[in-house]
Amino acid sequence: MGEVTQSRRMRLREATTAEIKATALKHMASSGTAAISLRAIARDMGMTAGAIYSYFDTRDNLVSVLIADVYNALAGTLEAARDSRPHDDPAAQILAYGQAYRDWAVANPEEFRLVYGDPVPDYQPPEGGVAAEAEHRACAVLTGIVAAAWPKAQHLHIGSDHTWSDFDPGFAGLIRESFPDLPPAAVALSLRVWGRMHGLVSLEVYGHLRPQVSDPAKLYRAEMMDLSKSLGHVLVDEAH
Amino acid sequence: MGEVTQSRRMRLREATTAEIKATALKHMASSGTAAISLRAIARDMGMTAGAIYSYFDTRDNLVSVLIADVYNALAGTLEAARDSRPHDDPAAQILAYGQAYRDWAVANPEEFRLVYGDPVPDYQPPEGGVAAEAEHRACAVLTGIVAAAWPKAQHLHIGSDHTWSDFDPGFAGLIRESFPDLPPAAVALSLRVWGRMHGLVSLEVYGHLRPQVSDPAKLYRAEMMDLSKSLGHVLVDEAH
DNA sequence: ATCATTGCTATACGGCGTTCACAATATATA
DNA sequence: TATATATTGTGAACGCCGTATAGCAATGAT
Repeated sequence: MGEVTQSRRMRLREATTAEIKATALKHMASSGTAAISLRAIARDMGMTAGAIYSYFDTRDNLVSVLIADVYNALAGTLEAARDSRPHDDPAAQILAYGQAYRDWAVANPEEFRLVYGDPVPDYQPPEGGVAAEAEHRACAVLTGIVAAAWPKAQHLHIGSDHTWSDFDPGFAGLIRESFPDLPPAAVALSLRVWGRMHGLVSLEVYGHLRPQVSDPAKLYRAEMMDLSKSLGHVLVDEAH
Repeated sequence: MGEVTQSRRMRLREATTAEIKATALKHMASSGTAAISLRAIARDMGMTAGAIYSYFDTRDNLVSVLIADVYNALAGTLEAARDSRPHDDPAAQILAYGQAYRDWAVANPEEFRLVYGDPVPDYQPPEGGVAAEAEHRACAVLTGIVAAAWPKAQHLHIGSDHTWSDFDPGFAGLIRESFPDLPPAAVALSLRVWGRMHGLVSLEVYGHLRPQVSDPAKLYRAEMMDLSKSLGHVLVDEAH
C-alpha cells in the first residue's frame, strides 16, 4: 500500500491493474456480481481476455482482490461512522455504526453481495481467507464499542456462560490483547450485535423484506434502538 | 398438488420432472448452487440437455421451481417445529422455531443459499416473486407466535411508532385478516425477530463466523435466549 | 546495439444455456 | 385397425464463458 512507484513500467502496470479492478467493479455495480467476466472486462478496455492474466493469475484471484478491496472500503466507512460520534458515547457510536452498515449495503448492494454472499459463479475462496484483515478491522470496531459499553451493559447479560474456548484461539488472543479486561461474554455480545445488524440488512438486500415492508429503514431503526437498549442505554429517539 | 395422474404419459412426465428436480438438488447439495447445469443434469440422467426443455422453459424456470420446493420444505419444517411445543407457550415455540431455522440452514447450507442468497449464476427471479406462498407461510408462523406472545411482550415495545402504512398493503391486509387485534408494532416485531434469527445464521452459512467462533450453536442459543426475553418471557436455560 | 522481459494478440479447448430441424414414439381419431 | 397428431427425445449449431499456449512487438537494461 502506498509503495513508491519506481519505474515507468511499474507505473503503467499499476494503472492497468487499477483499471481492471475499476472496470470489474463497474460491471458488477451495473449488472451484478455474475457480470464479472474477464472477457467482458477486457472487451471494455479494448483488450483481449488473455491479457488480464498478466495481472491476475486467474479470475478467482481477481475476485479475491476485489473482495479485499471492497471489504476494506466498508471497514473504513464503519470506522469513520464510529469516529463521527464522541468516543465516550458508545450508544451513539453503535447507532452510527449500524446506520452506516445498512446505508452502505443499500447504496452498494452488489458490493454487499460480493463480500457477504456467494461472490461470483464457481468462485472458491483461497485457503486462509480472502479479507481476513478487513474482516478483523470491522469486527474490532464493533468489539471496541461494545467494550466501551460493557460497564453499563454487563448487568443485562449475567446469565451468559461463555468461555474463551467458545472462540477461535487466534481471534481470542487478539481480542484479549486489545481489551485485557473484557470477559468472553462481551465478545459474544459483540458478535451477536453484528448478527443483529446483518440479519435485517441481508434480508433487505436480497429482496426478502420489500414484499412485506414498505419502509425497511424504519424497521431497521427500531431494531437498532432495541439493540442499543440491550447495551444498557436508555435514550430518546434522537436518530433520523 | 396431488392431482389425479390420468394417462400413462402424464405419469411418465411427472416422474421425469421429479427426476430432473431431484438430480438438480443432488448436484446442488454436493457441488453448490452453481453446479445446477442443464447439461450436467441431463448427462447424469442419460439424456441430452435439450430434452429438459420439454419440461422447463428455461434454466431459470427450473431454478424458480426448485426455490419454491425448497422454501416450502423449510416452511413445513418451521411449522412442525412450532407444533412441537404447546400452543399456549409462545416462548417455547419461538425457541423451537429459531432452533429449527438454524438447524435446517446448517444441515442444508446449499438449500439455504438457494433460497436466501444469490440462487445461481445469472439467475433473474420472475416478476411476481418465486415462492411468495412459502415465504408467506414461514412469515405467518412467526407472526402467529409473536401474536400469542404479544400480551406479555407489548410493554417492552411501547416506544414504537409503527403504522400499517409501514407495510405492504397486501401483506398488511392478510395479517389483519388473520390477527384482527394485532397492532402494527407487533408485526414489526415479528419481522425483526426474523431478522435476528437470519443474521447469525446467514453469517455462519456464508463462513463469516467460523473464523472467529468455534461454537456458533452456543452463540446462537444465547441470542435466542435474549430474543425470547424481548418477547416478555423470563425463563431458565431449558434448551439444549 | 543486443537481448531478455513484458504486454499483448491469436487461437484453441471444453463447458455452458439455448435453439432448431428431425426422428421416434405414444396417444387420439376416423 | 389405420391414420393423423402431439410429445419426447437426439444431434448439431451459435455465442457466451474461463483458461492455456504460442508468438509478436515494444520496452528496459546491459
